[in-house]
This record gives sequence, C-alpha cells and structure tokens, in this order.
Amino acid sequence: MDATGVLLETVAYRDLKVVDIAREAGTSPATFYQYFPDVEAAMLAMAADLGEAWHDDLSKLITNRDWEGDPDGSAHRVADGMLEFWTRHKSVLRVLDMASMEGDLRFRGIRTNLLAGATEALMGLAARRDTPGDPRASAGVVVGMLAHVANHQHGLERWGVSHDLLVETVAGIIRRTILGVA
Amino acid sequence: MDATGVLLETVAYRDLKVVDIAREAGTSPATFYQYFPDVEAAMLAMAADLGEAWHDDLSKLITNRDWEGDPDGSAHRVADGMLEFWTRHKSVLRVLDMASMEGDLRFRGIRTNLLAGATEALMGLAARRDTPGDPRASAGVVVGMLAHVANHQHGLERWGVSHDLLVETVAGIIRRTILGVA
DNA sequence: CGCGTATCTGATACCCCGTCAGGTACCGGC
DNA sequence: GCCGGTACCTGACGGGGTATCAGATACGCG
Repeated sequence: MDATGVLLETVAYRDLKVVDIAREAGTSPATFYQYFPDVEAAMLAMAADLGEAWHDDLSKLITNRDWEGDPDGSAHRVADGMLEFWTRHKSVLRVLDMASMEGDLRFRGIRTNLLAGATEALMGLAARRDTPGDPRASAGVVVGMLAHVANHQHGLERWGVSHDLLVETVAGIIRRTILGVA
Repeated sequence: MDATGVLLETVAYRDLKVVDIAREAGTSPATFYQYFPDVEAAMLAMAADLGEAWHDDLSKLITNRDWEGDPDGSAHRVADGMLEFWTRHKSVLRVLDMASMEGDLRFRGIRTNLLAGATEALMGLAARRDTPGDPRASAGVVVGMLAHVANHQHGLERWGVSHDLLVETVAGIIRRTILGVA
C-alpha cells in the first residue's frame, strides 16, 4: 500500500500497474496478488484506511470552533483545514472521488463515511442557527465544494486565484450558506 | 469516438480498452490506431469537441437572463442548466475532470476553456454588481461547485437530497455569492 | 532436529498494446 | 475495361502486463 501511494503521486491511476507497484515495493507481482485481487482492491483498502483515520478529525475541525464568537475566523479555519487535508492526501482522494463519480458503490460508501463527519457537523450548525434552506442539502453542497476546490486548487491558481484568496472565498460561502451571515 | 462514448457510459475509464472500442465500432484494433495514438488521445478529441460545442452555450446560459428583474429565477435557471448539461455529457466530463486533477495540461486547457464562458460571464456579473469578494475567485469557485455537484448528483440523491432541493440550494449559493443578494 | 505454518517467487497461459506489411475498395484518367 | 493512385482496413506478431500455481524459502515451536 505504501508503494502504491508513492507511485500514485506521479503516475495516473489509469497507468498504475501491478508490476510497478511490486517493483517499487521491492518484491514480485505474485506477492501483490497474495494481498489484493487487483489494484482497485489496494486502492479500496487505502481509501478505507484514510476514512477510518480522518472521519473524526474532520468533524472535530468543525465542532471545535467558536462559531458564535468568531464566525468569520471559524469559517476560515474550516476552509483552510479541509484544503490542507485534501492536499495532503490528494492522490488517494482523487481516486476515491473518481470511482464515486463512476458509480462504484464501495468507494462511494467510503467517501460518504469520510465526509459524513464534516457534513453532519455542518448540518447541525445550520440547523441550530435556523439558516434558511435545507441543512442537509446545504452541508452536502458545501462539503462537495470544498472537495472540488481542493482537487482543482492548482488549476485555479494557474488561472490567477491565489491560495489565500481561495480560502477567503470559500470561507465566505461557508459563512453565508451555513451560518446565514452576510 | 462514438463507440468510445458508448462504452464510457458503462465501463470505468481505467478499464476502457482499445480492443473493446474497436469491437464496439465493428472494426479491428489496428484501425483505431490509424486515428488515435491511444485511448487518451481519443478522449482528448472528444473533450475538445465538447468544449468547442458548448463554450458559447454555457456563457449564453448566464448572459441571456434578466438578472435585475428576476435574480432568483435566473439563478435557478443557471443551476438547472449546468446540472442538465453535466448530466448529459457526464461520462466525458468525468474523464476531463479527472485528468485535470491529475495535472494533465492538455485536458486542463480544454476544461478551462470549456468553463471559461460560464466563468467569465459570472465574473462580469459579480463585478458589475459590486459584489463583495474577488469576482474571479467567486466565479471560479461557483463554477467548480456546479461541476462537482453535477458529478456527485447521484450520490447526493442517495444521501437524501433530491434533485429539486439541490438546484434550490445551488441557486441560493449563486445568488448570494455572485449577486450579493440574501 | 523435524514439523507445521506463513510467506514469497519463478514459470506460465492468457490477454492487450502498438506496429507493420500487405490486403481491399473506390475513383479518375485513358 | 484497364490501370495506377489514394485512402482505408486488417492479420500477424513482438513486447509487455495480468493472474495463477506449484514449489521454494523462512520462521516459530515442541
């Protein structure tokens, strides 16, 4: 799995071969097949691990905030934290995202669970503050936006939107959509 | 390219083989290679076609609106139109998205160009109305959000967010982020 | 030392990739 | 009707990745 992660940093998922993973891990392809039936299974395991490890942290990122006293700073902290998390694990999250889009139910389950912590925290926040609009839909869309922006961060920067400006903009949307504060 | 499109509806990009495309097109693999050096090149061509065909339509979707008289309805119309467009071409757009995430500059160029019409239209709208926040960043993030929501529409529906509610929520974010109307 | 268990790997059948030389169809000039 | 040109298609093949299995190797334990 480590070797898979390393290769995924530089190689497109489509071109990720068992032979290369085995070579990177200093072993033979046959050994790989003792642990996983195919590359997809290895990715599934990596995604599951990531979900396990971060489910709680992501929800804490939202709940451990003083939303009443400092809504603006809190929104910033959340935006920044999510972007940072996504950047750190982008290669795995990319595959997770793509497989979910393609309708793979196992990956989608992991993705839903990984984001559930964050989404439910935002949902509760929106409900408690009586923000107009459906809390579930708002939270889901906001989390999705965060994921997408994180994935295309590099593209947006090339297009002339700096990291700070991005955080600023995303924080604004969180504030207005979840907290209902202009 | 038609055969590729058909297969992409049911098969993951990772598992899209030249043999299958050739079979679907009722020809031999060697024929495929007369037109494209590999599967990626075929996808590139399909994405480019899509960009060509929709660049203008997507910007018209935004500019052909009575934003002053009916901001709410206009935002709805835009949200719905983008989601519909994405749904119609989801298989190609999925690949476009993924390749862009993975840093492929050719795909990213096409994606930027495809979205440029819509993004610039929103940018102009935000600038004209003196909406707080950077117009470029706001427009970029909003368009990204639309793309992401469209890609994960099915997942959100499974999670309990109906299509109508999604359009409603997204329209709200457009209204507040671009128009500055609560 | 000897046995059981766990782990690894060389060898292999199969499939897909990408290329080339050589076919086939069509067309315009004679 | 023949003929040469052009465009397009394909069978055949070397190269390489996939997935499997039988057999080798390492290790723990009485």
